[in-house]
Amino acid sequence: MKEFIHSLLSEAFRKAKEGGELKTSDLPPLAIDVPKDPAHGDLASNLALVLARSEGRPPRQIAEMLARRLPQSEDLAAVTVAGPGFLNFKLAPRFWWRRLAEVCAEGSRFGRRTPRRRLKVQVEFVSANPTGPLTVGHGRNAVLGDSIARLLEACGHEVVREYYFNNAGRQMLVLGESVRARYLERCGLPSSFPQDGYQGEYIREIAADLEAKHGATLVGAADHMPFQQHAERAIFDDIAATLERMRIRFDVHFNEDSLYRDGSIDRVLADLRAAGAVYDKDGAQWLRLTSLGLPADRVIVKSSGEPAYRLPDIAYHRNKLERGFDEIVDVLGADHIAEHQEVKAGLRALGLDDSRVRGIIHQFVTLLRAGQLVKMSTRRAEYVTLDELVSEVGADVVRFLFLARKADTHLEFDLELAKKQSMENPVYYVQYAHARIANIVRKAQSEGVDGAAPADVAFHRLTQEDELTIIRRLAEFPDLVSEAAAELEPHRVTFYLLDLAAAFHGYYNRKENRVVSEDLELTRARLALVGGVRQVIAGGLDLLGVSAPDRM
RNA sequence: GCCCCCGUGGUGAAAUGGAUAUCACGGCAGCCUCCGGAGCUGCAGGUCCAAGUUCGAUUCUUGGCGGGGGCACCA
Repeated sequence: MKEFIHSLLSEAFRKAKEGGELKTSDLPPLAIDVPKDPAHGDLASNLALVLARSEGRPPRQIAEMLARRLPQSEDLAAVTVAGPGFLNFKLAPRFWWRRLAEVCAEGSRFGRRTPRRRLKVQVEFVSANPTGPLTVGHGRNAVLGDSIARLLEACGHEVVREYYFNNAGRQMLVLGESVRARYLERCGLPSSFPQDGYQGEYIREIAADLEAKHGATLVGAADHMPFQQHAERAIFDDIAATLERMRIRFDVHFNEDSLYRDGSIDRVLADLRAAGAVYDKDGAQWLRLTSLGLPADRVIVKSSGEPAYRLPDIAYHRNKLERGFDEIVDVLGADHIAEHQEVKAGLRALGLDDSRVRGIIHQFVTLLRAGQLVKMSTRRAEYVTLDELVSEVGADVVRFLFLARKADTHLEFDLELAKKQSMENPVYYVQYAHARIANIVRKAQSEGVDGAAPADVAFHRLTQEDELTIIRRLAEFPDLVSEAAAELEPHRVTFYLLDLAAAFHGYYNRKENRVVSEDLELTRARLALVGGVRQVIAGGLDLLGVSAPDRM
């Protein structure tokens, strides 16, 4: 849709240059937008305003000159110069009828694209430590990452969903010791629960499971390893099951400990040292972050000789770059901002291109039950888990509501609201529009009317303003998808769907708009229109990972 | 103290530097002989403060004020 206007404008620009009416040599980056106010036309461009500076002339004058130079087209109903110098384009109904024909012909492919260059993109998300069940906060991360991946796929890119499995380091030892203590308790033996151990009930369940499988044979285990390994597996299975219920699957699970085994950690450290980015102080090794633009230097190898978490993280990201991804997306909670900057700085110190790594930082989720804040902490285990949340309100509601906000705003998740089946709960609003259209189609079929093939539809019967408005909205969808993908912002899709559903519900409620009528030709045209809405709602919901039911 | 995110009608949120700031909830007033009222129509109500950049600022810069989060040889 925007391409059409862009081609008209670049043609006008070219002709104006040939006519000596412009000094500017190249067409500048310009915006083509759907104006907020429909009175401003279907699409508007700020080209004249952008050119005003380099031309040294008032923008309105430039706009009028460009308007005269625009090529003729039967698709163009009117071009006006308005406000400070906007060019407003009003497109003819025939243009919109053709767009609807495309929506119908492309079906579920509508909105999906073939990129000029197919990128290999990695989206790393969730990456929760296997020390306990996923929290509601992990849920936001999971839904964001998965929908970003879906958006990138819709734009034709090759996407790898990756989970960084943080199974090295002290926390895993604490996990193992926590389970061991519970196990010894069960066997009636003295035990010392670690001070910073994991308190959750799930630790007891894992210990019980171990006892069921091995009896008391593990009481004399030399170390925590059998307990850790069993816990790691049990917890990870639990995490995977929760994600499965959220319709999320990963292509790659990357184990942190593999970085130790294959020598990556040592190599990165040696290379950082060779680059002069590491110094020794107080028996530890420090990464010189201050000379990489960060506020403070940080320890990279502790005085105990163990790497601090930054080192494996940097090694992991070097590994990602070595795997040849064009783009690397890290979906992270707000508590990882500093770490992400450190990793990127580390990559720069290694002489690598950190601009291919993009961090999507999301703020925290707070849970409200009956207006009361629900406390969440993995170690103390007073939380509502993601799994419990999904059981309570369903995956559709969780996904939709998590994607109904920009990532960098705090999200208050109100459980009562999420369970309401009304407009306060927007997921039903959108799904209901889809179900309603499915019902119209059933109604038509029960009266013996089937939709016509797109080529046979009399689109020109759709002459009402609200019908053309709906088509305009549908036609925006492909641009919306590419913009949401480019910005890695799935919430744009959510807002678009709410908008589209509202346009449809409004249309539906005017009785002169009854889809199924005696006029067969008009009925078929309207079936094509609402069919297009249904198609785009289904496609949009799919990008969010939300189902599009035919009945509710 | 330093760093990051956010301050938009009563509430929760949108808005690549664009025009008269959008949407929902709540409030008020209405709409079902008709394809599903989980719906629709109308009204009232808003950009934290102060400078700056710009033809134009909710958006960018600086400084306040307010809320949240991070500032370990934890991950």
